Amino acid sequence: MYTRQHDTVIKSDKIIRFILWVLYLCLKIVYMFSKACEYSIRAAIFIASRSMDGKRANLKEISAAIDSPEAFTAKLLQQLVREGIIESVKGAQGGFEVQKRRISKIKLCDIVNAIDGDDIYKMCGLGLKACSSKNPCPVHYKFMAVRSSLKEMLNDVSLQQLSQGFKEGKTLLALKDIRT
Amino acid sequence: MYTRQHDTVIKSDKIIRFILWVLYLCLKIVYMFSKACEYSIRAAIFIASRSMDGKRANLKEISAAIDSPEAFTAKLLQQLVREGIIESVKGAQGGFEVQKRRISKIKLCDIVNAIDGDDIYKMCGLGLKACSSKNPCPVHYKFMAVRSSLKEMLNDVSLQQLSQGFKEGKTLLALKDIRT
DNA sequence: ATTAAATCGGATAGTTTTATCCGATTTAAA
DNA sequence: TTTAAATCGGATAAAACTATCCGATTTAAT
Repeated sequence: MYTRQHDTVIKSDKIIRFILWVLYLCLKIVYMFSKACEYSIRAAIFIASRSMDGKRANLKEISAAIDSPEAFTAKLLQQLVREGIIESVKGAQGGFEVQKRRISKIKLCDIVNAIDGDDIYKMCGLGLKACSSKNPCPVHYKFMAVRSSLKEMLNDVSLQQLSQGFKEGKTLLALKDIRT
Repeated sequence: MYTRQHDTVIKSDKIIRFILWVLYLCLKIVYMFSKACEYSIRAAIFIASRSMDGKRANLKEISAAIDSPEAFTAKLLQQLVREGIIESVKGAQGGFEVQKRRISKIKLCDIVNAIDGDDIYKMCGLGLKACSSKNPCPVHYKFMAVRSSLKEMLNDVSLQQLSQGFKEGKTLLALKDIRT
């Protein structure tokens, strides 16, 4: 019944929240994602991890798990649905899910693009065209290095990789005090 | 007199604006600086380049050169003054300047920290402490690479390096059409 | 001394981002 | 069929960021 399902969620909640938090900090370092984008990434990871167990996640579970405002998260999930990243099922026992076979195909950059748009990539091409070949600015190559590793990372990292972090959760949980 | 000084500014204005724009695009790629931070970086570069010629830059010149709103820029400059990045001289013939000997010592990260704060660095240490040694998350090393190259870049690049871009300005100017 | 050119700082307005509310619709289960 | 659990979407509120205004103060030059 619902209660049992609910208990399961609560049990893994702490682990999930901590891992998501660590991930969130890691992300924070390399790129100032918007709040919207942060929530979206965390939500997608949570949904994917549920989907890997063949379960749907509903709005309340999601925003509780990733510690985000419910109504705002709802909007973001709607957008992810519209962009085809996740799917929604209306009505009782409904919720959000990701098709299992797609979990490994969805990359971080897909989520970022869906929510924050792809301005970064557009500007990227333009900017480099101007300052790369003929007239590199003094720091051109350093910027190049940073940018390419960021792009590579966003393109490489899949939802599956991120969701898989849950499996090693227990060991990480020991460090939770740092958070507070 | 003032007119001659003004003419000089106008002459180098186009070059400066273009270089600043290219730089701005490069920066945009790796880190979403706030507008405040972008203006600050560009302003600092402009002021430094003037100081290298032993001249002060006043608010009007600065915001004209870097294409930023005057009043808003004034606030940012005040903050840079408070943080000790640049100095201000009140009254007629006053303006902003950077001590020559300091130009090479001021790094990009100093400006970023002064305006956007140093949350990135704080979180950095914390985040890595939690997810590096014992329990690396699946993407830990990729994040590490991105983060360290970004940090290195911000720490290495000095105002002097950026201001020096002006010397090669003429060749870069030819590409200006891309901007519009 | 007076005047004009500057920065300084407080108050305020505009815009975007973040967040909430609520009624409409859909759906599974009793 | 009715009810409760969900998502959906439009409207709106709150907060943060961006931008402007204006009077006060400082200073160089006349």
